[in-house]
Amino acid sequence: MGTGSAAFLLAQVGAYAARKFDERLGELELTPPQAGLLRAIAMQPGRSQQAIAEQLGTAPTRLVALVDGLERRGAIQRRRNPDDRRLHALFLTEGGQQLMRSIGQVAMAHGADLTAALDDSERAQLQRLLLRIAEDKKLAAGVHPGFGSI
Amino acid sequence: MGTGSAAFLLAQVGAYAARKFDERLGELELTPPQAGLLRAIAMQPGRSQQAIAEQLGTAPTRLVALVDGLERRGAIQRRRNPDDRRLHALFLTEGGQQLMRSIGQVAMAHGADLTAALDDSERAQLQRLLLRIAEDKKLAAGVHPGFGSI
DNA sequence: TATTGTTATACTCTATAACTATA
DNA sequence: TATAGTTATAGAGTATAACAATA
Repeated sequence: MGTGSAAFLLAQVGAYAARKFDERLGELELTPPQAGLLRAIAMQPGRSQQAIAEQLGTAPTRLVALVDGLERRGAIQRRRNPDDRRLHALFLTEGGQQLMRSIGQVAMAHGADLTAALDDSERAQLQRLLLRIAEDKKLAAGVHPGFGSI
Repeated sequence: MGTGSAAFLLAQVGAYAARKFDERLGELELTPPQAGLLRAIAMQPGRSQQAIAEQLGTAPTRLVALVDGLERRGAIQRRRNPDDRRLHALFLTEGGQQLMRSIGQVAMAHGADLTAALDDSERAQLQRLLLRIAEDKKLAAGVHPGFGSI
């Protein structure tokens, strides 16, 4: 296996990054899937639950409970499309946008802590190399692995 | 959040690496926790289930079913310590050692595929940077995140 | 009484399949 | 009949607590 191979380290450090980010999200009383959903809505508001489920690579049924929770909390809204009343378009509320800003701050602090051992040029280099892999593997830009199937 | 921040990309690419490795382990009919346990035993045979659970950062109860499965399969053995018959020392069998070699091959192919977009010097650079982070964060060397708590 | 491992129980998360309402 | 979303059911995985054997 090679204790320190790049792939092994990637899985190891990546899991650590995800876990720590999860912990920090906990301070906002959010789970990674919730944050991923908020982010997906923020990227392109007004889409149906199906469209978002497809982007996130998950089954539409899984969104229901997530949407319920975030709606109860006042972070997002379902709005029925008057032209086709089967569709629920999803939007962030004011509070939801504020929440996204908080997530952004948390992510920033997380990123700084995670790469604290690197200087600026090393951090940029790491980012470049990871981006090359992400593009090669066609990982959807901006879709955090809070959803299992990426 | 910064769509392409180093931390975000790390979680994203790391999750992809873990998932792909999981798929490849499937060819050997192994799960990530099983592979992690085999590896832990291979690193230092003869330890008790408790000692291994502690290294893996998991509850000892979780090992029971894993050890059962791998023992039924003939990959590992429980041996009672005659001096303290409460302890079950764990060892790899011949077949278990062969299985570890297969895992090594699978991991090698996995690593080559994952970093296919990089040349040798870039791969080495990535490895160096990740290792710096792993050391900074005191991630246990050689413990794959098949176990949630790393 | 303390410790190792096991068993039993419950809980979380997710996937799958039926159902409803709209079209 | 087909589609969007919901609800119901079941399954995997894991954590917690009670238990038995040994010290």
